[in-house]
Amino acid sequence: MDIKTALLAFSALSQEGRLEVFRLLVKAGPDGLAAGLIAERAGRAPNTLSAQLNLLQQAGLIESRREGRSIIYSACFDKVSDLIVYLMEDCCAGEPCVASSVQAAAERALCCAPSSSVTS
Amino acid sequence: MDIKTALLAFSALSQEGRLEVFRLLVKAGPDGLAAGLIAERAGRAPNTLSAQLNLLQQAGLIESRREGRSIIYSACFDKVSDLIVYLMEDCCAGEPCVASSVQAAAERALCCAPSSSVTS
DNA sequence: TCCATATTTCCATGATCGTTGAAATATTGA
DNA sequence: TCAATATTTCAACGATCATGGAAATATGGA
Repeated sequence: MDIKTALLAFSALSQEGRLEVFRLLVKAGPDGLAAGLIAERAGRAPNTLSAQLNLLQQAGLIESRREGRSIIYSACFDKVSDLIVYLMEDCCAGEPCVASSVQAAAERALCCAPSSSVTS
Repeated sequence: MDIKTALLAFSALSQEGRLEVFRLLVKAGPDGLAAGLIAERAGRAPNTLSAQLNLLQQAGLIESRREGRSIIYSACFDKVSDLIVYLMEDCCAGEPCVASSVQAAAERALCCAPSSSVTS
C-alpha cells in the first residue's frame, strides 16, 4: 500500500458518518447490506448515504454488487488488512513495541475464531 | 480506544502534510525532533507546521517536551498500537482473515527486531 | 410499454479546514 | 533588562467538504 492509498483510507474513515457506515458493513460481513437498509439503519437520507458509500468505495474499503433492484455494499477486509499492515510496517518501522502488542491482539482474535475461515 | 478517539486519529492522519510529519517523527524515534527542524525538513512555514503538530497532538499521536528554546515532538507509539488494535478488534471483529494477515506482519516485524525492546 | 422501487447524480448552500502574515509568548545569554 | 531565537496564537482568506432537494438512471413486474 502506498501513501496515497493510505491517505484515501484514513480520509474515508475520518468522518463520523462514514466510520459508522463502515463499521455497520463490517458487522454485516461478506453478505453486506443494501444501500437503502444502510440509510435506514444510519438514519440518513439515501443521497447523503450514497455520497458516503461512494467515498468509502473510492478508498477501496468497501465494494458493491447489484442484486435485482438493490445495490449491496460489503466491506473489503483485505484492504483493511493492508491498511493495518501499512500502519505497522511503514509508519512504525523498527518499533517492536507496536508490533508486539498488535501481535498479541491478533492472537486473541484468532484463538476464538473458526480456523476454517483463516485465509492468511 | 473509543470511536471518538479513533475518529480524531484518522482525521489527523488523513491529510498529506500531517501524515508526512507523523512519519517523520516515527522515523526519528523516541528522541523526536524540534519543531523548527520538522518545518525545515517538511518545507513548510513554522506556523503552518505548528497547527499540524497541534492537531496530531490533540489526537494523541505525538507528544511534546521543551528542551531549552526548542520544543521537541516525538511519536506516541502506544497510541498507534491502540489505533491498530482498534481497527482489528472493533472495526473488524470476527474476521480472522484480517487478524491472521496482521499477525503474520507482526511476526515479520518482530523477528528482525532486538528482543530487548519488546515491551508488549 | 408503463409504473413502482432502489439508488445515484446534479446542484446549491452552509460549515469546516488549511494556510499564511502579523503579533504574542517563552527561553537563553549578555 | 535587552536582544536574539524558537515557537505559538490570532485573524482572515480561499478551498474543500457534507448535506439534502430535485431530477435522472436502472431494474423488475404487470
